[in-house]
Amino acid sequence: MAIGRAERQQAVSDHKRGLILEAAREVFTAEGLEGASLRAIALRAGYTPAALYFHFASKEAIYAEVLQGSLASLRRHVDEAVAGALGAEAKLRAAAVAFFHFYAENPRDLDLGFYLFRGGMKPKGLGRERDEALNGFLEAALRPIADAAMELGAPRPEAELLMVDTFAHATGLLLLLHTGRIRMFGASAPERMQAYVDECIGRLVQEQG
Amino acid sequence: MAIGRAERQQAVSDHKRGLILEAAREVFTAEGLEGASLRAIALRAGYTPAALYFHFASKEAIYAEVLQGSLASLRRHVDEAVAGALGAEAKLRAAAVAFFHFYAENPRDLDLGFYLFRGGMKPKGLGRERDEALNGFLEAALRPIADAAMELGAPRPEAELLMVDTFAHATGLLLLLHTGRIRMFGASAPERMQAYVDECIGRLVQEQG
Amino acid sequence: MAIGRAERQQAVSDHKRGLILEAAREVFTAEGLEGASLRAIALRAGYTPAALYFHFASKEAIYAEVLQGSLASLRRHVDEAVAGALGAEAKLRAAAVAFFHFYAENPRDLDLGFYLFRGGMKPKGLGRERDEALNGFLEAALRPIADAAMELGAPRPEAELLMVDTFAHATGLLLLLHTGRIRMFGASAPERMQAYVDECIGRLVQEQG
Amino acid sequence: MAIGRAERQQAVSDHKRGLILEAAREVFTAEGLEGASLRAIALRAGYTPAALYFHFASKEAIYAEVLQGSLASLRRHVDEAVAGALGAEAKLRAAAVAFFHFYAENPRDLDLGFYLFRGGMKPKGLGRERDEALNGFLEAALRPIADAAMELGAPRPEAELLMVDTFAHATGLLLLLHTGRIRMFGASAPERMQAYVDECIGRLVQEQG
DNA sequence: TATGAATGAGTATTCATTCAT
DNA sequence: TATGAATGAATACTCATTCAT
Repeated sequence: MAIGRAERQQAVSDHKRGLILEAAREVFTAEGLEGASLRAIALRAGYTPAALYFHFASKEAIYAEVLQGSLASLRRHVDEAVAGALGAEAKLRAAAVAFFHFYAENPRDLDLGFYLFRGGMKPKGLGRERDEALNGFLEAALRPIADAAMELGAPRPEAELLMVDTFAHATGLLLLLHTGRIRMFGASAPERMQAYVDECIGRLVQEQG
Repeated sequence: MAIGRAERQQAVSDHKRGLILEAAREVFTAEGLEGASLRAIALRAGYTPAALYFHFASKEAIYAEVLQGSLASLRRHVDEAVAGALGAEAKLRAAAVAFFHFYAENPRDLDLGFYLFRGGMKPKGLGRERDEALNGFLEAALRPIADAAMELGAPRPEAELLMVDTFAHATGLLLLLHTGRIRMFGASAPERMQAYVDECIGRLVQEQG
Repeated sequence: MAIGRAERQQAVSDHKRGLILEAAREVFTAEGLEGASLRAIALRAGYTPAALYFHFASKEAIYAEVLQGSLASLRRHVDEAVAGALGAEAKLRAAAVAFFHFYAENPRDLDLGFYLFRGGMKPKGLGRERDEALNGFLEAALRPIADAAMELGAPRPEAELLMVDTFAHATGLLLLLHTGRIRMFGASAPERMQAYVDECIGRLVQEQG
Repeated sequence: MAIGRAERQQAVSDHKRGLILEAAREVFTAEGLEGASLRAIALRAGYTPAALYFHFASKEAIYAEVLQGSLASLRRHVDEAVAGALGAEAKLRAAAVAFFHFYAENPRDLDLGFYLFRGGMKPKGLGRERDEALNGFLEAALRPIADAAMELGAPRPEAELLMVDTFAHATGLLLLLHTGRIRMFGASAPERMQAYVDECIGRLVQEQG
């Protein structure tokens, strides 16, 4: 079945966008967020800086799309972990640990998230629409935690709080991990995460049992 | 009693330093850490950029002093809270909540701390000496938590882990708070902090009792 | 015959480069080498400083090209003089005098060369490649002296020493000339150069004869 | 015999000037001419930059005095060499070689001389008076060459030209030496200087003999 | 005589962005 | 769609010098 010219052009255009985003990811990973200039991204993508403006409105827009990809990856990572787990307890554990693990292994993705959700961004942030989309991705990545908690018998509000708490705890540990602060106290981030999850599950089971 | 010329000059000099640091704080607050330029700080302080170099060796030195002041405030805040609490349990609660509260009320101080602890700084940070001093301040602000836990009967290693966990949890919640993420989930950061501390204390008491 | 777009663009680009280099020459001439700032060059060329970075990688790169042009001129000057001379003796005389004459007439070109050959340049100079190229130009400009000496019967090693000696003598005289020191002693630089060359030729002829 | 207050003050002042000049020399030697800032000189001398302005009118004035000292050293060096030589021929040789040797061993002194006698200096140079003084020193350092030539029988005008020629030749060789250019041609500066002097003496002796 | 404080002009280079082609 | 060229604002920092004290 033949495709029209418009579709073909669209496909080509999408492909190019993808290549630029990939280049951006690489630059972020290699140089960190501060060191990632538009120029560097363009160069790595085989373009002139000016050319990127045909594909993205601004440097910040590129950041935003890279973040979107990052969050999509996170979500996939969590979903796969949950899918491979048997039983509600295992699922909760898997989801929480997968979330932690993703950022523990990919420090730059953590940077990305911080930078964008903070004031790092231009005046008005990313625009409402994109902001909501990003929030959706993030929530979707965390949702399995609440789901599993409900499966374990927690009422919805409590399950959601547990989700938020786990998010917070993981985030805090990740920060301590990536800044070397946790080493300073002689602790291990993954162990602390495990312990926290055990705590939560123990509490849940006890409450419901 | 009259004071000598040297003392007076020293006092004047210190005062000016203080004004510059205050200006720096303001600029950091207004523009964010990345956007804070020496020029901006100088301008706000009513100086030429070059003039700052008489009072501080570099931009990083200014930052270091501002951060040091912030951490000193934090520590004071925690110490005062602990001093006003009766009983080990109350002390633990007071210390943890005071830590959280300080940064909840002063979001920019959180920024200040992050920036140092991330790679934002020049290769080797601010120099070993200052770095260690800053770490010392931070640890001192957290230490009361471990102390109280030990008073409640926890062995030292466990007490230190509790301190780290509390630090992480508070940090995570603060991040969620300041990035608006916690609102998105319909939760309240102070409440979650309270709940976490209750949890910890409950566990401790049960274990020891 | 029509020329392509690419060629035309290249030609335009080359022309602009040339204008910038010309401006740079002028600034070097007017302000001296030390005082020549990128800003000044850009201004004289009718550009913003940043614009120069599109055409040249750095200030040193500009300097390198200006110097290269200078040495190329020198070489051309010498070659033409030699080409117009009949007989080995005349050639030697022509080459030596042309070398001297070029720098006597273009004092700033002498500056240009000195600056490179002193420590004025960044640690490693202009990069090995360019450095060798420049040395090549210089040697090529002096080579005709040795060649002529050999034609007059001098063995190669002796001819090369004569070349070096002539280079040194000319350089010394030029320095005295441009610093006004020679006037102080009531002598004339061109005359001294002539006399030196006569001396050399006399010696050579006597030896071989 | 008691000295007056004025004399004592003068002596103290002179001593301080001397210390500053010594510091300046050291900085020049260590950092080169470009790297020698007033600040650096003041620091090494144990003063504040501002303090130097009580002893010298400007940075350039310091340069000038250091140069004066350098030329005085040169003269002393040459005089001593000549004083130790027996016979006119030996004296000529000694004077020429001593001149060369002084600058071969003290490259920074050569820098100093160049910088000051060129346009490196502020608009109007050093002022007539100082300029003449410096010229006097230089001439005095070279004079023994002419004197010896006259002792060998050369008429004064010829002797003076020989002095100038030797000055030029030495200067040229020194430049080639300190810029590494002479190595590029596989020659040795001291050897070439010796050869040049031999040449001159040979010629003189032959003419007069 | 000396200092501490301050200035204003200066440095090369980088950045995201724009626009004619 | 892409480029080459250009901009203007920004960066931290250094310099010689001045001046009140």
